[in-house]
Amino acid sequence: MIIRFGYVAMSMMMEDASPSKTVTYTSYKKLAEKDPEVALNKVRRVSRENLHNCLRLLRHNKAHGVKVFRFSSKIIPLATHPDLKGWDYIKELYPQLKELGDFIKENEIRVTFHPDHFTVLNTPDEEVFRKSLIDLVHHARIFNAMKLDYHSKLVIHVGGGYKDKISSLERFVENWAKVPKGLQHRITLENDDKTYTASEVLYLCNKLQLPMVLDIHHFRCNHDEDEKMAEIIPEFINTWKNTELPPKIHVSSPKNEKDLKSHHEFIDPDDLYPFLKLMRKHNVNFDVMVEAKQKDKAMFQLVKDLERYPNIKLLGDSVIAFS
DNA sequence: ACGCGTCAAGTACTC
DNA sequence: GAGTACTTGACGCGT
Repeated sequence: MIIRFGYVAMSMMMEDASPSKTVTYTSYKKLAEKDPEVALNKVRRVSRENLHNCLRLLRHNKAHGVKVFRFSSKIIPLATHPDLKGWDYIKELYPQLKELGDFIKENEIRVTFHPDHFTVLNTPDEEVFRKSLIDLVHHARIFNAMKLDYHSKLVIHVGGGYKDKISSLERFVENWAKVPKGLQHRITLENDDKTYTASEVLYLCNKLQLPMVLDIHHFRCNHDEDEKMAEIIPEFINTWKNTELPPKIHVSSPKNEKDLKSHHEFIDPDDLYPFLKLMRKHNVNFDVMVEAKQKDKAMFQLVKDLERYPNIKLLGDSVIAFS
């Protein structure tokens, strides 16, 4: 069983390599009042810097054999803001996006986006739904410009509970029909830490034929009494069977005893190892996205720590074999 | 150079 | 209905 590890968006090992520098709307507006072109030029400059830093991060990944990576959703500041409508950032930034895509394909890196919590497909509010689609299209267009196919996914949550999870799950199904096909093929659903459990996400994934990202930390924070990880696993694996992609999980450790939901700096290997043992029964390769404040440092540390555990062999800085 | 309040977006919760 | 917390890296103003 081969397990590959990845990290989220930025490196704690590289200096001045942020891929998520931004221009606040407030400061954009202030500049735009004087000269709209100056304001947009600032957004352009920051975007180019972010993309450049993404390439540096990918090279860093290559040097360490990292095959799993999540892009920051903030690489192009204010991209979907109404005031910047008409700015064709895809066209302008195409050379850089293409270069990133080429690098990703050349080195066979699995990349994702995780659009943030303003993207809510099960909302009853048409306007919120409309804006959610705009945000998803934005992310998908970046992958399209990179010439990355449906193997590059957008990971999202189900959305709000609205005091009635049953009908809100059904509203997800109804709204799903209004999501363009080109987007549908990009989307995977993840269980969250306070509303939708792994079983509920599985219900949607099975019904709509989408792959599921299993967050084992969220599972711990938020699961029903009768929900057992051992029973979730085969179903979760099954959602990936037609995708040609290894199943993917997210792992993190709680910040402290009082604050279980927030992420710790590093990962306690004991938060992952029992899961690895459960996965062994199914003998399937899979990917692990490490979600920790120390990002890549935490990921490399976790891999090193796992070496001391039984049946684990390191195949690199970020890949292990478990027998 | 440093610290601290603030940030476009949604939802949940309190009062 | 209004206000605040959630979560997060980074902005940006004041010192």
